[in-house]
Amino acid sequence: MGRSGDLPRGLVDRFVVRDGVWPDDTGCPILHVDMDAFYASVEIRERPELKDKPVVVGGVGNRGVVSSANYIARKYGVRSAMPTSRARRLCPQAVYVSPTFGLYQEVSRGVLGIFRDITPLVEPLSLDEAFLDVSGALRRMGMSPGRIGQVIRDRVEAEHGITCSVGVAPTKFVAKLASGLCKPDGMLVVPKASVLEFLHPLPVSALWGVGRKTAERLADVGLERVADVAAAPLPRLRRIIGNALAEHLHPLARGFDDRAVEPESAEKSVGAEETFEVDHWDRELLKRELLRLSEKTASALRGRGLRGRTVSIKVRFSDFTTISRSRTLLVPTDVTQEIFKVACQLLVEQTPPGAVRLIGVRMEQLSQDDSGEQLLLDAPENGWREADQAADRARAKFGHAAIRPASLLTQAPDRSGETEPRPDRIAP
DNA sequence: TCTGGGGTCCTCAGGCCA
DNA sequence: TCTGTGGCCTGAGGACCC
Repeated sequence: MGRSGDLPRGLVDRFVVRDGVWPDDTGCPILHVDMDAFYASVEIRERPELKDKPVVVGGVGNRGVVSSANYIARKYGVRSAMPTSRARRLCPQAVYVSPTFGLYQEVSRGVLGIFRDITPLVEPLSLDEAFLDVSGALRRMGMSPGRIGQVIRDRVEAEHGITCSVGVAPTKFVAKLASGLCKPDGMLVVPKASVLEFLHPLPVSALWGVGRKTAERLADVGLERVADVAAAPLPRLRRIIGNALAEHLHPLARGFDDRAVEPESAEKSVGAEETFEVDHWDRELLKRELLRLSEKTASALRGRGLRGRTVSIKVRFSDFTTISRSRTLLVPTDVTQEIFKVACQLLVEQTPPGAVRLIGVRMEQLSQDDSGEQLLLDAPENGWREADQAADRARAKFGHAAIRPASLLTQAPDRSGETEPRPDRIAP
């Protein structure tokens, strides 16, 4: 995954580890490990008959997008984030598979276990990639960083039947770029003394934080390579792309990145959203969907021992314009009914009418659920929290479909048709 | 081409308050 | 009492990441 797969390989070819020839990896304690076409590789592992076929994992509905495509499918131009409808036109013979996230999570846990055998300093970025700081492991294992990278690659393939690519570098940013440039099933070492030689010929889109819009803005003023950004005076960069982004990109372009590998990071928000198969005007139907998403969000909060103070809804209309509306509560909550009530108010009072293609609920300003916390005497939960906790226990025992709000029982969670909803009660 | 779902971070505007 | 200013918070929107 990631964008560095689209960068020009020829510029960095000499850093790729090949035929036992290793660049100097002293002073390169940071590894970035990235699974190759992760979801597609796991699906192929489960169904070996797919091995020599193009395989595309993603939403298979008429509004789905590609989450992952194996390298055979990529030869036809299929890329992640591409609408599935377009992928089908480019590669009609591919096998299209809906994602099975539970399975990917399981494989991901196993792979992270391998990393943690080597060093406790593991920072997962997503299910399929992580940073490792192997400074401490060097002496214990009696190996160089590159050799440790090779051990990881061998173990991941032997124990999980999928391949990964490893970037080895002095900093996180360069290691991440490196792993993307040696895919699939490769390893790339950027010696400490060669960081600028590696970075500077690359296009600005190689920089972490430069997407399409920022790349366009930089190109408008003639900054097209990483070297151009490195050479630009910081005040000029600030005027072009804003203070924060300039101060982030300028050091990266000059090879400076002192961010440590951080094993722990607190979540900032939790939410859920849904794109309908067809657009909907019906407010009652939208409220029903808000109830379902509120329940999903509240359940995720409770599962992580968190509460949120700000309820935010997101509405995307048929022309793709997207609005968000939010309200901050006096007391943080993880109660479905409280989140749903505010989400409904935001929809009814602050959202203009129109055909809606996506609706979402998100909780922000998260804090730890301290059960000893003194709630306000007039806190409005009125026993809903106990009902939610009982429902969580039932779901843990009997599965997620066992307990659902009463208004969602009349029909399956609807993403396409008109309904007659009553989203005002939760089943006891 | 026609755009998912889960997130993070930044900018800007406006209200409140000292 | 009125006005100006700056800090802080909230809310909205956008860009970006995987």
